[in-house]
Amino acid sequence: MEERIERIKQQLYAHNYKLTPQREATVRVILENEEDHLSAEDVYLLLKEKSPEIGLATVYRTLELLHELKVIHKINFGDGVARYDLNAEGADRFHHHLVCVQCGTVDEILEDLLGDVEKKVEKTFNFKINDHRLVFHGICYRCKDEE
Amino acid sequence: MEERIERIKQQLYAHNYKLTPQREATVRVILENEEDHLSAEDVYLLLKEKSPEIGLATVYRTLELLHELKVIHKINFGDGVARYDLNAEGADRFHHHLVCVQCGTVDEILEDLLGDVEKKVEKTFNFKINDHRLVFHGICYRCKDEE
DNA sequence: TTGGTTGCAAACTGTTTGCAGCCAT
DNA sequence: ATGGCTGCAAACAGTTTGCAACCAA
Repeated sequence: MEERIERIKQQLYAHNYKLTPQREATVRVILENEEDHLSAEDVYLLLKEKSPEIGLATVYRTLELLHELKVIHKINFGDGVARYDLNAEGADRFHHHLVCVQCGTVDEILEDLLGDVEKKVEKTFNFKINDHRLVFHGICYRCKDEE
Repeated sequence: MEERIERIKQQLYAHNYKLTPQREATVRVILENEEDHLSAEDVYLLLKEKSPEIGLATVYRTLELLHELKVIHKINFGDGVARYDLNAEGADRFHHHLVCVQCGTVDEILEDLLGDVEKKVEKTFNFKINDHRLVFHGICYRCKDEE
């Protein structure tokens, strides 16, 4: 936890940004809810519990900043709300997601399944891939078992 | 063209909806711009050229309707705007996209590259896949060749 | 004459921006 | 005292909704 914050602090400083108390609080909320897919509003509400004076605009600005520095990824599951997701440290590709159309749960696939597919795409389409977004829609194991 | 409209008409009728002049005009705009990824606003502006009296709300309602009937797919490339895309007739999976981070062009991959990956995911995660979204971000062949 | 459909305007939601004040350097 | 950062409120963009009018069955 503390080491991860320290590392993010370095990334900020490397780009002449500071780790202000508001930014640190935001980062902590994201780290503490790593398995969730929080929207800016979600982060804001969680933050308010401990730092009631923080403004929503600051949250948006911080998330945008962290996104620019590639500390977090921005993803949209189709409900019109931007969500933010930490990627594994050192991973050069974003992980995949399983969205259950029944209960709405979003699970993660941390293993990269697209290595071969990307090779084929780069070759066939002469396209240099930087990153990808892969989301599966379907029925999760919980909902399946319930039936 | 006409056969495709006829088929969409059937799908509407099958669900007790009508193919009104506004709906037909909307469908035509989408068919005529099949290779593009139009937003509701884009469709609206194209429609206005030939049917100036149409309302934006009707366009939204029609697109939503076509989306429900799975005639068109809704996709968001990260700019916060919903875009609509026809899928190949008979295809049970949505096609893939290549988004150029330099010029913004969106190209399509019509071939389904995820057959094996899906099998693996269904087995490993006990997840019944209905559909997927796969987008690659990178540099397109046009921008690469320009350098 | 009933119920689906439409156009308009207003409402709503998520996000961005202008600005005055604040704080660390 | 300079420049980055913040909170607030207002602005903004995309989308949805309420409603009266319309029109085909």
